[in-house]
Amino acid sequence: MSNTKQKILDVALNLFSKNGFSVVSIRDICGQIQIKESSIYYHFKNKQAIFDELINIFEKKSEDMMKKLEESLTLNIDFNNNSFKNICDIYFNQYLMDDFCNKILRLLSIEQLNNDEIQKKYEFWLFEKPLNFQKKVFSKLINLQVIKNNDSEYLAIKYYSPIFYYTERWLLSGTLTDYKKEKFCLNAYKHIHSFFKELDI
Amino acid sequence: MSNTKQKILDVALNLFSKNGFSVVSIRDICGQIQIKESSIYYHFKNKQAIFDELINIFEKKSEDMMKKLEESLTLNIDFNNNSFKNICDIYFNQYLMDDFCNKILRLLSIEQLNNDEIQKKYEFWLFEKPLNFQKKVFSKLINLQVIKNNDSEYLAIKYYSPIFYYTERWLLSGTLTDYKKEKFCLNAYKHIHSFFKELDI
Amino acid sequence: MSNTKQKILDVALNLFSKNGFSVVSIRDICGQIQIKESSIYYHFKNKQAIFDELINIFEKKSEDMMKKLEESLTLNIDFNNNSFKNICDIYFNQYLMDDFCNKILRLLSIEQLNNDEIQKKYEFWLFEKPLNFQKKVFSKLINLQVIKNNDSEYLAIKYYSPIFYYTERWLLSGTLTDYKKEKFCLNAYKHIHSFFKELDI
Amino acid sequence: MSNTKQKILDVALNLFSKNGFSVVSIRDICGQIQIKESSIYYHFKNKQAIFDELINIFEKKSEDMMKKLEESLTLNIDFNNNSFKNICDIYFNQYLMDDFCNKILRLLSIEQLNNDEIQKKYEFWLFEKPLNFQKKVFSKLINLQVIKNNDSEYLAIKYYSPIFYYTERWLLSGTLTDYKKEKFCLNAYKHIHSFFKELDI
DNA sequence: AATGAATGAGTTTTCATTCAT
DNA sequence: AATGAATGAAAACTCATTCAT
Repeated sequence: MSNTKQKILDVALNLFSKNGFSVVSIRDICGQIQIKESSIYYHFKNKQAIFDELINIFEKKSEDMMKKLEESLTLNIDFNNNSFKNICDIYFNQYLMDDFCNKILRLLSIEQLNNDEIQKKYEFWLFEKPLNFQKKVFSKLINLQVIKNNDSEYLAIKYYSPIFYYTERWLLSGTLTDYKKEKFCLNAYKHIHSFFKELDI
Repeated sequence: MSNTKQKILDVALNLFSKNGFSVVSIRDICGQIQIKESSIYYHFKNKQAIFDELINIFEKKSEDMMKKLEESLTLNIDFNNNSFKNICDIYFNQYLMDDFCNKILRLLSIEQLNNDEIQKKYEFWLFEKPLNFQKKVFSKLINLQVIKNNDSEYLAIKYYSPIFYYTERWLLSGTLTDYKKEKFCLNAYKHIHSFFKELDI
Repeated sequence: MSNTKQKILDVALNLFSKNGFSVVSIRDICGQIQIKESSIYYHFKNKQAIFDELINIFEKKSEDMMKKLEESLTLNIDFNNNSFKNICDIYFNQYLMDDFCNKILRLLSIEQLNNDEIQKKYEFWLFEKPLNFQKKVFSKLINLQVIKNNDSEYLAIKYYSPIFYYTERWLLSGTLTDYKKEKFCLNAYKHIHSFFKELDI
Repeated sequence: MSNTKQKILDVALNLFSKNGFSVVSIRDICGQIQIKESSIYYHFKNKQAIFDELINIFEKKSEDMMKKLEESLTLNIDFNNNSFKNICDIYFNQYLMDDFCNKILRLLSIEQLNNDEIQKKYEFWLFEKPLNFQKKVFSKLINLQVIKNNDSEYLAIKYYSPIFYYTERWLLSGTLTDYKKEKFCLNAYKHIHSFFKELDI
């Protein structure tokens, strides 16, 4: 990918994630990378194409990340606190707090409101997929008889919803700062700790 | 408030909550209520004033609702399941699922990303206030010795975060439908039920 | 019709008939009537709407003219040279050489090449309708036994095609000048004269 | 002439003759021959140069054709129906219905309206030259005493104008199809037949 | 209370062209 | 012989707003 094209994607995502797709003008994007407005059309067919490419990159990245998580699930025979920390590290650092993904998630949360296709991706990547993955994790723990409780769905929501709350509160609202990232990690890990203590594994 | 002014507010909120403030044009609003663009300026100083008035109405409504909730907290000496249901009913029906408030919450979730003032209101009404209220509830229950557990903050997050997850998933994403409202209630009340069962009150 | 709207139509037709629809810019039109480009959109939805309105006006005008001609055909019981001159006067002065219609005919001749709908109108108003009308005229003359020859179609083409040639040569090519109008009339009336001499009415 | 250059000319004429010079973009042309826009400037100085070259080729072709016609006029001492058919065949097939010339004639009919130079060529090749040639033909026939009538100009217009009408109607309007070509030939030859029958040669 | 008419600034996009490679 | 990258100028159109009526 050419230098200019990459710059366009970067700047566009930056602006889209703050203001929403329609509000950002080609002028805004070009202004930040010092090219003329007409030049952008050499690299992208139109404004929509920039958006589409960003979403494509995101989905590839997220799918890769999810594959990694699911592999780590099948590989770990003796599931312990460490495996869990590993999973969290990937999910937090390579997804929720990753610069690119974080911005896309913000963008999705704006665009989902009046775009059915985006609404589906938003629903999938923020609600369905993470909850489902946790369900799988707890199913495995139940099968391995690490946990007595056998309602994997209920465990998943109990485990994931505070993380989701902290995600929305600290990672997906306002401007993302290091302070907020710390706040998120602190709260999230505290919750995970308490959760496993209660489960008594 | 004149009929036309009310119509403008209604239609504006409808559109703002779907597309965001900047994307909606005066033309869009006027088109739906069959008045000319210039007429809108008889009722509002400018586009921003429509937005501001909507936010003001919301805050008054929300404060009233919160007062009601907090009163119900001080009045009920013998706190029981019923008091809880009452609180939920108010919070769910007169706030989260109320047509006006629901749309404002959607609007806030868009605008908070690049508007610091709105970001504060969003943070307050979606994260801080509800969590704090729950903390108070549990503090009271602890004081009344209904509950042994004494970490009101932890209880609050355990109680509120699934409701928040369901709120975001079913009430604040995509288009709000009766099906989604039911889905939300079902999940939320199931969670509340399990929560109190576990607490063993 | 407001003054400005009429001016827009006038100037637009002027330019369209010289350069073709697509070549003329909104800027060109507005420049000539001293209004800003954005103002034109108060009077017309878009550029196409200007074109469409012009065509509508033309068709109404042409239909009116044709009705007049056909009435003059049914009214005149004793058909003579004078009736013919009357018909020609209407057709030449109120149609071919009329400022508005002449420009529309030029416009049609450009646009017909890549616009099927316009091609149909062009075909109708320049080829089919006039030839058909002449056929009717000669049919009547045959019925009235003013003419012995009984092939009204052949007579029509013999009568109309030189007029068509002169129309295209003097009225619809280059810039229309008084010199060319005279040239057209001279040639056309000479042809008509010779034609009726040969027919021996 | 290089393959690519020829392709550019072909495609350009195709598009120009449908939409007019200004409407067709370099992008349109290049799109159809799968080269990049910048490549076209290796073969032509600019867009205008493509147009100019097309006109040059046309004039050379037309002059050659006319020379052929005029030769056939001087060679045939005993002028008969056959000589006439020969002339028509050349004029119809190698000119009016020839793919290249037909498209140029369409292009001229668009461009003549706002381009004086083109207007002259249009006037010359569609009105003056053919009429003049016919005048010469009839002058010869008068000299050879094949015809008694001695107004060669009037004979020329009587002979040529129906052909011109059919040319404009069937060959130069809308899209050129085999059906229209047949229609033209049918009508044109019928006219020629009747014309000579009436002349009684 | 509403509107007809206008506008400056801005929107996305297209266009012919250039130039280094 | 062709192209990647860029651009100034212009295209059609939108927008929030103004102001006289």
